[in-house]
Amino acid sequence: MSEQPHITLSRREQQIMDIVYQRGQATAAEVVEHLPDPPGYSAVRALLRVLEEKGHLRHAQEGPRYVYLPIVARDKVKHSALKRVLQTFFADSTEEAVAALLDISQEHLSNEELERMERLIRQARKEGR
Amino acid sequence: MSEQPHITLSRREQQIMDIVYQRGQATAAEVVEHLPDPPGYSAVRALLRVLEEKGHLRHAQEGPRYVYLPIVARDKVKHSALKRVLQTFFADSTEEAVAALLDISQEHLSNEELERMERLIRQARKEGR
DNA sequence: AAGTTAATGCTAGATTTTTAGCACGTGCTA
DNA sequence: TAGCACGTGCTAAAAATCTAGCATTAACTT
Repeated sequence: MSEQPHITLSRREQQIMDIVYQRGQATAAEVVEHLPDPPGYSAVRALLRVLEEKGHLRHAQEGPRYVYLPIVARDKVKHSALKRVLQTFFADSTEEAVAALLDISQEHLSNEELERMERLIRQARKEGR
Repeated sequence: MSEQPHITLSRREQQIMDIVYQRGQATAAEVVEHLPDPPGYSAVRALLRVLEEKGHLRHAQEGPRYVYLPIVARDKVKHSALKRVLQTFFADSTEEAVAALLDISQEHLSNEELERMERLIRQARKEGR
């Protein structure tokens, strides 16, 4: 039975994982920089060590410092993260979720991107039947 | 300066809020029932009380027991929840997020719902220009 | 080569979270 | 009416989180 990641992270741990996922990887200094209400440098390092112990992160030596990387790739977790939001806040209504997504990103949506999305849906409709 | 909800919830608090949002409202017993690794009944009640103090929940008397309700309605928070996932796991790519959504809900998507989504996007495209 | 800067490892303490237990009240039922 | 079932309030303690500080090592600079 190999050590698999806990699902339950503390507040800080959650915040740190978010940063790492968002950036793909991060050094201790970068984490401090992007953390809201940033605690001291040492505090962050301790948290990174814990996350590593728990099996959420690993580190690679990069020059003189460590770069932390997620154990489970972003592509593997994005589905479950989205699923959670869908369930919790959209009562499993894909339609509402899509509406909200469009609403959020309204401005920076190019015509091309919208067309591609339209195609995605049309394709899903074909497959569906 | 009125007491506004903290954004930073502890692990358990987060889990409880998820349950309440998902169900719209919940009694202590229901929360216990749906909590992963459920702690004792008293523990949950204490947490509910804390969440109430912090301004995240309120309760209404329903017969002999309390029913807890979120202070900020689901509709108000769903955007920021989605935004966070979009940023963290989809690098702000709406297209990828939509693709993932379709992927997740593939099976229970009716043709009608897909059509409505298509219309949503087409409309966004019109407005966009 | 010595000093400075910036990184890590480790440990211990403060704070917060999480939990259980006890006391009390209310309604139902035998 | 006495006893049970099921709810609440409150308090205290266990567990986990979060933080800072000190010692050490490695690279760069002068």
